Amino acid sequence: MVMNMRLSDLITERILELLDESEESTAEIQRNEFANGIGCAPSQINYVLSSRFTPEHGFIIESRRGGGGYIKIKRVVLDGSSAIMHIINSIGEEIDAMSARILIENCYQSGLIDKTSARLMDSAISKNVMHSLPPQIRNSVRATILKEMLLIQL
Amino acid sequence: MVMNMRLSDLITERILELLDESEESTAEIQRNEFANGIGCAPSQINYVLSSRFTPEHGFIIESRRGGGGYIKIKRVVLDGSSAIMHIINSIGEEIDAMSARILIENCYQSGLIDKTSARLMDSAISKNVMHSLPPQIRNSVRATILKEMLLIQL
DNA sequence: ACCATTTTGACCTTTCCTGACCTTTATTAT
DNA sequence: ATAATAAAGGTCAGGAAAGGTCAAAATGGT
Repeated sequence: MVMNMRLSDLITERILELLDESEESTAEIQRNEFANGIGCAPSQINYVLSSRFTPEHGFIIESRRGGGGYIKIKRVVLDGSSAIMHIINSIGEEIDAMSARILIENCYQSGLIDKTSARLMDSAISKNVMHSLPPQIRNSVRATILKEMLLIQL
Repeated sequence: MVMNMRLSDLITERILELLDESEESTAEIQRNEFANGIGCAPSQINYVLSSRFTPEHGFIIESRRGGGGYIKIKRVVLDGSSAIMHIINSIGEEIDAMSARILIENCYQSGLIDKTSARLMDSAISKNVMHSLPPQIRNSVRATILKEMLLIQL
């Protein structure tokens, strides 16, 4: 238990503690100081954040460089059974143009997203945009864009 | 309250206060006096102005040297379609990540787009998406996506 | 032994802040 | 009027203080 506690686990634990203590479910840290308190390389913090505090895991990261910089970790309440989450999961690694259009339309019709959002999604994956990409990666880029855009609707 | 308040933040705050107090959305300061009141080097004021009160951020600066000199900061309120058209034109064929972020933020701050739209735009050109593209075409794809998304807000 | 995860370190980019020096404008002395 | 001086604001280079990235080495599980 304590024996195979990796650094990553410790870091994760500390961050979760901070989040639990916080009224607003927000932890703000200074990377170097935090890493120092734990005794690890600063970049290790980035590793943990990018592997365990992703939007898919229900967190939003915001940071700033330079003097007085910081890293903010926000926990967003996400309902694992929410419709949007299901849809995101159903997209997978690739999606073709037609399926995407239908998916967006369905989201709109079922009231999951409003009209403006639907139109924005359409334009983000419009022909104009896709045309500027190598054909081989279109389906995967479309999937990535769509998933990113759906994520914030949670 | 706020733990690590940078000088830049303090200066920004003071200027915004002045702008809010003003009927004309115009703040007029004297650089040395203002810097003195805050306790920083006078040139720090220029730094803040040129990094946070640019036209891209929605402000216009006007100043005069010599005896009785001053610096005037005006907040410009963009209006409607023509503003968006202007912004679209200003994007051109390519745009880097930071300029894009600032542009979106400015559109939101000036009321041209709502918060959800701003967040959707951010996610459509997020790191996750850009990372799935060949580096050489990122700036142009970002420009295309952004312009497409802005177009529908007309 | 192999594969995925973890961990580190070297190097990069962004942001902040100051101080020395420069330019412009107004005022004052001759 | 003109020249000198004072009173602003402007610029720029440099250093310091953050956080970001990436690839290679270490580790751990099966």
